[in-house]
Amino acid sequence: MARRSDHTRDELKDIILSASWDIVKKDGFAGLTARHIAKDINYAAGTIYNVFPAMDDLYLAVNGMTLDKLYAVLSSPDCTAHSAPPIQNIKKMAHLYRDFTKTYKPHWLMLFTYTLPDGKKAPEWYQAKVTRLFAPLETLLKPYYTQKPDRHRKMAARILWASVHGLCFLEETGKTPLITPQDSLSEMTGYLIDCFVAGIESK
Amino acid sequence: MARRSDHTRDELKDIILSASWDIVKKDGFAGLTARHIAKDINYAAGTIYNVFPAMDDLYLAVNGMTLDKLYAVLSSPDCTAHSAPPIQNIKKMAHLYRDFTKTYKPHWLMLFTYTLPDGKKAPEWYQAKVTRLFAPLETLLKPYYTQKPDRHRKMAARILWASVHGLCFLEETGKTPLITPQDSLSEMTGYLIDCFVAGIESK
DNA sequence: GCTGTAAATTGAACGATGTTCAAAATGGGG
DNA sequence: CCCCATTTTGAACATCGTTCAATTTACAGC
Repeated sequence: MARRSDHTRDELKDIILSASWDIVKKDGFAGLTARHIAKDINYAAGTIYNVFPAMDDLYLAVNGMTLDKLYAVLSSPDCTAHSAPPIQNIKKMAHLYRDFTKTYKPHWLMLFTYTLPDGKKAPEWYQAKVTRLFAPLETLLKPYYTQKPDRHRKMAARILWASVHGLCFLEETGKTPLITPQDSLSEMTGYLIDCFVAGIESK
Repeated sequence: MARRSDHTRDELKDIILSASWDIVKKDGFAGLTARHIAKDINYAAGTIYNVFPAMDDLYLAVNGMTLDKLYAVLSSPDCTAHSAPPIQNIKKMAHLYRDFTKTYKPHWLMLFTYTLPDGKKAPEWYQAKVTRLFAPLETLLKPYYTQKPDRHRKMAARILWASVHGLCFLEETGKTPLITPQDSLSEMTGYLIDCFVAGIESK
């Protein structure tokens, strides 16, 4: 039996989340059960409910970790170089997103396969993490919107983001290859960005 | 107890699927359980396993129904009018997709929240239903690709499809409004299509 | 150092879930 | 009419999220 003072409540929370992260990596979202976590961290299942009132809260917390990791990737200097042309940075960002979906596939999938029960809304902190994801792309789009309304730039960021995501999601879960060659995805995101950006400039 | 000759095996399959459809509509994917179906159709739970070897097969079958309904919508003459300019038909198709996600929200969500276990591949008939969805949009794009490679047209269809889907998906499950006004989604899909098509023409 | 109290931890229990399968019910052919 | 292949059943099994009384633990006060 685990001792009461083995870990503080915050430490315990970290331990639970860390174990959860590893379980999702190995067995996917389906393998993330209270009893499985408890066994890995040498506690009883009930203890988890002292830290997370329900498993749904834990799921959201794990998704929060994934969103943080994704934000860190999209904020990387790799795709915010001022020397490079903007469109190149945008393509780089799309590539980083695609890489993320492959490197953290189970965690990335869990972001979307877990949905809140019935009519529940996501907590404030979670929504903030989602919204934050658009910021890096909004910045990259600035050069194209010096003479255009800011609202259009925000829209463009969300559109591009959703498009790249949609392509990756269909590739991973559409249960069918999008087009014959294996890595046609980078070709498609490239084509998407080329056309969309050219469309912005021509309007 | 249900009589052995109440329904043929095929009838029973239809009855199970029909009941499943209604359950998903009312309680979402989470409510779709073998015992719930059994109660609604006045059979024992075990009977379902005579028709579907596992619940996963039933889930796929329900998703198949949803894909069929979606295909029927996207094939509607509403967005294939030869008199209208192509871009207007494309916007109409995007609008029809968006309508579908609202009208059949639980079924549409189930398409993506249910993922096959571990490394299993979707059956052939399912993949065919997915691929078929791109065809109507490929047709609408023909006017823009009379002088360009067919491969690009296929890519453009998948890109546009994934983009519109990505926007709808983020709107429904992103757990945060994309942009302040309520129905900014049609504005965003419009902007997406305008820019993307303009980009195609300018290249 | 002892004790009492508040907090942390446990593990059994409850109602679900998907799934299996022996037993029962059924109905058409000999 | 009865036999037997088919269909249907419902109890059983392992597992799930969740609850909660009982136990164990750590520490404050004497």
